[in-house]
Amino acid sequence: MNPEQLFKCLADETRLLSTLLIQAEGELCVCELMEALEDSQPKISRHLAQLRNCGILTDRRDRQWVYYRLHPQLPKWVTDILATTSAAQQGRLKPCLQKLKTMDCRPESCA
Amino acid sequence: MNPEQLFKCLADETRLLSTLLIQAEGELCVCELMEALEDSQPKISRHLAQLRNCGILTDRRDRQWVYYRLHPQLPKWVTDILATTSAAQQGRLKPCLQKLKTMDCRPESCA
DNA sequence: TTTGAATATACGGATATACATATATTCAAA
DNA sequence: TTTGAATATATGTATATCCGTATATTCAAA
Repeated sequence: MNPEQLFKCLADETRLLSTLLIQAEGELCVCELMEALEDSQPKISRHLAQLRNCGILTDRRDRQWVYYRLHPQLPKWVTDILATTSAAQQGRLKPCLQKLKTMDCRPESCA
Repeated sequence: MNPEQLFKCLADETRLLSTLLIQAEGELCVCELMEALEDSQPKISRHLAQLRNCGILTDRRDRQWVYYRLHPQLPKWVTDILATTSAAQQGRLKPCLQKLKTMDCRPESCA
């Protein structure tokens, strides 16, 4: 992973916010991100696939849900950049995280 | 300046290395970057213009040379990201800086 | 005021990217 | 074993990006 690759991934709003929300929450599935970002399922899924292919995220399937989390072996400079970016974007992240909290039925809590 | 804009700027090799070299050297003109990156004049100039338009760089003209430097009012999260990236890319920057040092005739030193 | 060096920009073509829509896949419950 | 929910992928289209080439601009020296 070189900086150009990382920055290309983070240069798109959907991918940036998905990454930062996942970083904040530890793990999120596609339907949670659809809710948090108010975006379509194919759009979210496509961008998550790209983040996984670049090595930024990994996924695991649990029943019918696929959970995405940060790749556990990210280099420190990558996690540092994510942390710095997250701190600078708290204002944009907060309402998204709020939407997660008020979701009718999140997979983990009501499956 | 939001992170998507910054990351889009840094997602291109020419713009990334130009920015990091300018950060390392304080100030560089187009012809120095042409030498350091072994790239054409229009290519360097075009990418520097984009970095200036995004607010990452500013320029000043001195005689026939135009010098670019980091914009003096960059937010801290931006300079933090540049510093982190630079530290992670020392291996790629070193040979470029070396080419600068061995340039026949750098504007500042032989005008 | 002409010439040349340094830089900027315009233009056209090739490639990449993002999106909406439609369809496929995977899984669990009925 | 059919159905529906969650997710993934394929396809076509529109737009953005990047590059090389050519040309314009700016400045200083002759």
